Amino acid sequence: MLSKKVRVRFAPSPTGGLHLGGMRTALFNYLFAKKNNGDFILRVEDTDQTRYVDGAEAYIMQCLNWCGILPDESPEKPGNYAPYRQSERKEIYRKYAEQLIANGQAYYAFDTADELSEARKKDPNFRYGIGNRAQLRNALALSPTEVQTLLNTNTPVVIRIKMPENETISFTDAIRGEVSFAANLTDDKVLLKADGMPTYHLAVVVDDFLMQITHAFRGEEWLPSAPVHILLWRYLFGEAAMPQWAHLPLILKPDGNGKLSKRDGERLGFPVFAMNWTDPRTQEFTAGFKERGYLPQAFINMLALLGWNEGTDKEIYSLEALESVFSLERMHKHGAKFDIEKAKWFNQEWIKLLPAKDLAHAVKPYFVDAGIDIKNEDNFEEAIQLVKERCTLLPDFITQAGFFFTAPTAPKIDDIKAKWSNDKVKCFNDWCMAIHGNMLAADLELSLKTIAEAHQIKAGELMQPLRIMLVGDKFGPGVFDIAALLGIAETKSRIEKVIRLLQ
RNA sequence: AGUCUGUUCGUCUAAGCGGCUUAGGACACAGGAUUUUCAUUCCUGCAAUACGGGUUCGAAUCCCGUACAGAUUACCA
Repeated sequence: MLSKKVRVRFAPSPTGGLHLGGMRTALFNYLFAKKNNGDFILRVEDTDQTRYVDGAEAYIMQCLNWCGILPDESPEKPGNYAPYRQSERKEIYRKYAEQLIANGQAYYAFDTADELSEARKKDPNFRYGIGNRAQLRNALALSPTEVQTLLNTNTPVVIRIKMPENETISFTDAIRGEVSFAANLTDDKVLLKADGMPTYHLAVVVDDFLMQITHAFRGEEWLPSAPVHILLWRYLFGEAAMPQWAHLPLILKPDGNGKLSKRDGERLGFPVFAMNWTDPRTQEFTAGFKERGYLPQAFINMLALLGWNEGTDKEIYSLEALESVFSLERMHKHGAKFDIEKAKWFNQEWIKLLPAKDLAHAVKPYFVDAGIDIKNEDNFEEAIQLVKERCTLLPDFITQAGFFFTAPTAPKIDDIKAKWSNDKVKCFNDWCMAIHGNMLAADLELSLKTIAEAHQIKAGELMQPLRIMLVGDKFGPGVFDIAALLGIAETKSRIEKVIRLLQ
């Protein structure tokens, strides 16, 4: 028996930056598709012209790119179901809305936005539906001739779904199991707006059908409008053709309650978007994980384990590993609070895991931005290797390894001043004479220890000063490893400089 | 306010169908060891089945109620 090929879609609106939650939805879609040898489709839901933001679509693509979650079909890479932007599919939807009208499952409504917002102001619980639709300005309340006149005179009109009375609508969610709603408690949602664009409700259903989507993942916030979508499937294409729904748990604020928002990131000082985003209209800037120095591997790993778990103690997964073990059955039902500390931990783990060569590639741009010129790639990789265990975020490499490439401008000599002595000066002078280019870190260490002994100074007394000379501060890898990598000439020059400063 | 969904350490979570758990792991936090620096690493500690009723020989696991939390109630998605 031939089962239908799995097809899933990630369907963002190009209204701004891509939020953690959106990114995770994309990831789960992608993983599900890969696990089941299916297709992963990117569909741009740009039916709200007032909220459309220039550049947002390209930005979303960049985020997916960064994470290595590439769609099989997208606006830029159309498959057999083009176009992939809903604004370009505008003409498709009207036909279905009119079909619903012809079947008595939807109706024209002429109430203006002002009238409705007035009604909502008067009654906060106002809903456009079974209880009051006969009193409003629509085809259910007006006579056919009145309706025809309004239509003929180009009065602004929308098409609303007619929710049935006394009916329970239920469906099986892949994550939550059976969920049911009383139809008469759901509004008669607008399906086609006055500008001729469909609302989300009509567009998802029509496009999921036309694009042969088999599994539809979206955030839990969509659960309350599910009955509208179920009904549209029943009316238009039959529930048998409906994709398997899966409502993903939300990502919550770390403190307090509620969905994680862009504001929380600003408030608590961590990124919420995948990549940096500047709103072209307001110039408002929101930080992204990428630029803050997170590796895509870590970002994805962290996201995957927010609401999903294989059922073992394993926590570190590559994208490939996730592709083979991901399953909807292991999704959680409840929301998860976001924890930036855990995110940092994932990054640290991935830094330790990646070979220096890969890290060097990822870290290089930060050095360039900081104005540090890397001339020798081999040295750079070695430096990265030497310091990687002390870095959590990528910019940490600048503080941890920057001194390899630019001599410290203000070495902290105050820390060694008190115990500085002429004997120590002699030790360092002797050492500078003794060392040469063929010496490894161990040779350098032996050499200094021998000289210290000759001057009756404890070798330990020279370590801190040497560190300050080479690094400028009290941190970093073993001093002799540093000296070896810096090279003899540079090591000597830094020693001499500090000796002069201490005179 | 209505509707829907959820509820295991501070946080993320494990314990597929009730017994194999003194409820396990990770993050965080606190001690300690190692590192003649810092970080890493390694030990140790810490801390939870929301509450109340059932069902059962036995419940974190099943049922009911309560509480709490979240989502949603736009010609936004």
